[in-house]
Amino acid sequence: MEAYENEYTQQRRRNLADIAALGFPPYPAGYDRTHSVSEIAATYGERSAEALEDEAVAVRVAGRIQAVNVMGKAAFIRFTDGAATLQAYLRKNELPEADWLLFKRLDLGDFIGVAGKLFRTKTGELSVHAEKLTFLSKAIIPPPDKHYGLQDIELRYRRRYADLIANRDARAAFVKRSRMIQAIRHFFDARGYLEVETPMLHPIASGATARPFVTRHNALDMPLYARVAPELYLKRLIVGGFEKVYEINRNFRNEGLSTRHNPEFTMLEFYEAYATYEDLMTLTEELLTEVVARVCGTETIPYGEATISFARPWRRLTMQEAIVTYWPQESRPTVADLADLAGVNRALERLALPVAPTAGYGKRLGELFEQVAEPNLIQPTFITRFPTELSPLARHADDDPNFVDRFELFIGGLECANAFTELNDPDEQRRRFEQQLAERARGDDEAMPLDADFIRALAYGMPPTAGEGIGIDRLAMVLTNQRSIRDVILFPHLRPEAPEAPPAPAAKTP
RNA sequence: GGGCCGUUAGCUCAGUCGGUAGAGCAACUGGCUUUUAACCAGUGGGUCGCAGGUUCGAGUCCUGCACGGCUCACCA
Repeated sequence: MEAYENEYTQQRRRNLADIAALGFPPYPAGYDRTHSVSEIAATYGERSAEALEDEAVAVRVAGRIQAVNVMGKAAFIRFTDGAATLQAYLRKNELPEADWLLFKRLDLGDFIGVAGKLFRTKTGELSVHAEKLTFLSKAIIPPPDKHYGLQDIELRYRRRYADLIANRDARAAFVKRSRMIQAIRHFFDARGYLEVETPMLHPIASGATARPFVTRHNALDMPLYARVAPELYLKRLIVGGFEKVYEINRNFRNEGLSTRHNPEFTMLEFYEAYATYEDLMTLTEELLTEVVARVCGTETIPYGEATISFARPWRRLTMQEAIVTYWPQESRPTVADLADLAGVNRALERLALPVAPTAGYGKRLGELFEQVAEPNLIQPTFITRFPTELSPLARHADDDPNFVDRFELFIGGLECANAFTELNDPDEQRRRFEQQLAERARGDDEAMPLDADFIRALAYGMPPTAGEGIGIDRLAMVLTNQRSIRDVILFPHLRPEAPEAPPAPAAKTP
């Protein structure tokens, strides 16, 4: 017996057996609908009672039963297609006898088909006057509470199906996420970008500084890594002559979970030949204002306690300016103070922030930025002028090789995008990889491995290019006003459920 | 991995000072032919996350474990 069996499931199984005994197939194939519930609501939702009576609209519609009101020899059944609801009105003396008996054996959560004519009740609600009921499927397990939904956060993630049945908000967030991705595709397609798919299994886990998931290819007898980033493959395509490409797909990083991190997450990456990171700031403003307008219908959206405005232009700060701006206490440093290692160390000391002794100027500046500024970047803000040490794939700034032409976009305190003018000098790229290898040798397991074929690709010649990655999940968090990434990922990663206790020795299965 | 918090009926939640386990919804029985979280009357339903300990007595106190949430660390 299944672990979920109890008095409720047993009662429902008896009802199912009774339904079959009445001659209704217990799990029939298909149902010939004339409309979905949503289509009926959209088409006839405003139609007057008189108009409905004149038209005598006959429909066949199906859905999951949400609520039942029985009044002796008449009843209302509220059912849903997931998006909209409709009620059926039943009278015992107007239905085939078997259909009324079927009705008596229905449970909340079951699927039914209803054939009848649309009308309005005396309280004005659009309804189907049922002439024929069809049994479509049984819910053996009762649905969550019909008023309070499914509140248990663990069950909402583990049994997303139950969450989606019970909680309209959950469903709405995922619909919004889907529309967001649709709007992104529309934006890039309209600009002549080519959507591509690059490998998810990589022989080398490069393109981002992150610990990979490792697997094994049996036939080739070699390790493979679930990709941490598609970057190096997409740039190979720029070398190959596609001038504008984008990919929306999963990345995998073998790191901690949090409200902002899931081991697999969805990334949009796009690359455009002849563009610079500054062009991409403009493009990102255009992209997100268009997406927000299409998905939310406004330029301003709520996020937690804040209200986020996507009105352009968005603020732009260098990393150093952001640290100065959000310095939390007395003795605020100046941008000039943060120009060298000694100044950054003084700032770290003032805030009593610990850093790894091996960290150089760039990592220390980045740490300072993360602690001081990042949580405060609620309105869309571009942070520019990243240290080269943190950016092994980005082109150095023309005025200072210690910095690169890079920005990150923060919204709601979340890092939502990362972009730079690409390093396309193969010799410089090799030196950058070798620096990373040296850091790895010093014990930094976050350093990025060298990809020799990628360097060879650059040697074939890559045009000046800029590229960007946008975290789809985090963007979905902002647009749906969710504070946890698990609320915008349908099946977020959780530990496995504890195995069920073994059955009692006396219990015999027939 | 650390800290704090949580786990009670199918679901949502109470449970006081350690003294017989509660409610609403759901379910079951009966009534009701236009209800709106329908209503009326009645009934059944518990491994209080798991395992120990303290105690005459543990849902309640203590310890360990599991799972989850928040957070820190790690990490974009």
